[in-house]
Amino acid sequence: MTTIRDVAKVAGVSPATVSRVVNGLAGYSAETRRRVDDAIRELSYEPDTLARGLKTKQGAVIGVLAPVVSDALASEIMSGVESAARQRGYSVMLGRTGPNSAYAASYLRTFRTYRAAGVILISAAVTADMRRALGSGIPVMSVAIRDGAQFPSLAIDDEAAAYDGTRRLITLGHRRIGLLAGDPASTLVNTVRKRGYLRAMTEARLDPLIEHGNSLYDSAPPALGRLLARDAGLTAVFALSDEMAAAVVNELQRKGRIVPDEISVLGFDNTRTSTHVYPALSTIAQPLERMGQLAVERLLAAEDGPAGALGPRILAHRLIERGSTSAPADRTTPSRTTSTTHPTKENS
Amino acid sequence: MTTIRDVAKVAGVSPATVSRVVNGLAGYSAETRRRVDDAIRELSYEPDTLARGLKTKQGAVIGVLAPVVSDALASEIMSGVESAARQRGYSVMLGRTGPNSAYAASYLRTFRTYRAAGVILISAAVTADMRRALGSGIPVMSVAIRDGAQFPSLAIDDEAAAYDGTRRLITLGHRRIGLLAGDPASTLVNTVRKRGYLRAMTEARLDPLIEHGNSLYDSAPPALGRLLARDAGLTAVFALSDEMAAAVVNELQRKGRIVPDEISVLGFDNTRTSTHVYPALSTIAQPLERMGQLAVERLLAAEDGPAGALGPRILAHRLIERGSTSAPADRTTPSRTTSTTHPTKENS
DNA sequence: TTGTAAGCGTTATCAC
DNA sequence: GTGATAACGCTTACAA
Repeated sequence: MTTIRDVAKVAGVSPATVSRVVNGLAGYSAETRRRVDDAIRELSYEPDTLARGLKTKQGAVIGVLAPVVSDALASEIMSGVESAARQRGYSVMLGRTGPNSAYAASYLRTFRTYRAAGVILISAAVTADMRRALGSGIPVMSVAIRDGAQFPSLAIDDEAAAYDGTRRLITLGHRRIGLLAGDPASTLVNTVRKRGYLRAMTEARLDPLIEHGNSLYDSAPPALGRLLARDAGLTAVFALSDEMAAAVVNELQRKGRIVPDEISVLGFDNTRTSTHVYPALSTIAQPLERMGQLAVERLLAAEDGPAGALGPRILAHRLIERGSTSAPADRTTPSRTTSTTHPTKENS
Repeated sequence: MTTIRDVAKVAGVSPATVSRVVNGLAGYSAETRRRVDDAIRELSYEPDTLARGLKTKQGAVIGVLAPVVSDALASEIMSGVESAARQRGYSVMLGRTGPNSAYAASYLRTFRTYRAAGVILISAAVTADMRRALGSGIPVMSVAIRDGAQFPSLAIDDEAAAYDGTRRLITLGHRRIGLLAGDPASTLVNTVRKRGYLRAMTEARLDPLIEHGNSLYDSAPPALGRLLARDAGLTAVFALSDEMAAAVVNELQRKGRIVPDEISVLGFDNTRTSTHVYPALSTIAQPLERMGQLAVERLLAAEDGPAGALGPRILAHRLIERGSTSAPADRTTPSRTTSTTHPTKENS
């Protein structure tokens, strides 16, 4: 390993001067600078992050915690985190939250020992436990989750998004719209989205119909079965995750029902999964990659600025219509297959 | 931050003794041990990873580099890496390889400054450039890629796997089998798989038919179009990635062709994507999660043992038959829809 | 069984 | 402008 002393020796200066040059501080002549730069290149010197972090009490890692590492939603956010972090000279350290939050706290303690510059929690709220595990110097931020509470977060307005999705289905002419929600116990965000669905249905004087999965693919077919058992005449299913929506599309097809002609399916999140089925999913888009980038930007800004100044921040969602939704065919409302699709603005 | 000295003071011993207790070394009485443990708990002390790494010249991070962070294949391998690393007290640091290997080398240099215990390269070979960037003390290993070269790697036998997949299609009765390969320039592994396909086809005196995509979803429909343009009577398509295979299934459906009755589709990798389409993909399974775990195990073992002792290592692949493959329907060979499926052992 | 002290590679404070 | 020097928190000879 080549150290700062090696460079100093070759350049004929002191370690302190090399440090100044490396860190872009003032206090040396142009000539000195050139000699140091040359030496650095010659020895291909790279400052030791460990020693630096130890001395400055300021590490160069951003910790990221996700419930499941291989999840599409988390992956896309992490991708944004990675690019923004790298761009600013930080490295990202990855951890899995797992089932209980004790697990998360353990990771947080580890991040602290690295003197992490910040921590990003994907799809998980900041609990008191976690805050404690992290100590006081390190800013945390939740991404893709938010609730009434004032902890730092970055998310879309899930209530409004679910409302808009439901509204769109209603506007298309659907009246019997089933909701396929995630596990209410584990995913906080589902409760909020459910509220949005409920509000839209109530406003339109429509009967809500809800069944629960766990946000993952395999949980959807049985839940869809339950939905259909309760109302065989459903014309639309709103699934609160793309994975479940994809499963619904496939399961419907397996049952010989045409999507969207017989039943429309609306997803949520706009992960890669949404384009991996046929017909491709109409879905509510969250700017996942962007959220990851923004999270590190805000985290890093928080370090300099007032430490606790991070509140919740809402990003815009967007309804993307692909092939899995249309007007219901067997009604008096205009059918998409026969007419051009000008969304009819009728409410009941 | 509570340091080892704080603990020492509370426990009424020296920092050295605390260190011994923390690291499980011998040399203290049971009574001392108890007092130290109590103090540690009381202050919720956690050793500083930075200081420790600096002193011991042995960091606690495993670096992982993937071409694309949000890719399903990489995600599943990373998931295995994470669990194995965590279990052994290591943290994983994530990086994206990006287009050129200069990018990768830069990450490698960063890993070195963390005194990484090892580095895992997903879907990328170890180049001389990279070896150099990493210095000599840190073991590297490629996962899910291998070639004739003797660099350390962990992969299935891609040639044999592609051969087996092709064989299976032939055994089912297919004669006109198109191959949908990835970009030959960027993905080394594709060349090897292509060889396996070619060998099986040649042995069976069948005409090979190959078109190239780039392994991703969007590249598949046009490539499929080209395949079909060259032979409209194709009864099977072997795609060298699940994403492409999924796209083929969906595109075929869009064209009104029934999978597998009219055309069988075989995928590769057995990522989550393979179960996200209907019919679910038959595919060649790589033990992705397991590969990730094994990679860290071998890396960590390599540290202690002889440093360069890591050669290539081959893992078993497995053919998984789901719904996207069957015997061709419009031939004299037994149709799967009418008879029970005993794979007919006929060769041409 | 336990303590003292010397560094690991860096940055920051202070002199010159 | 530049160089000693003292930490940062830890481990590890070496002493006791």
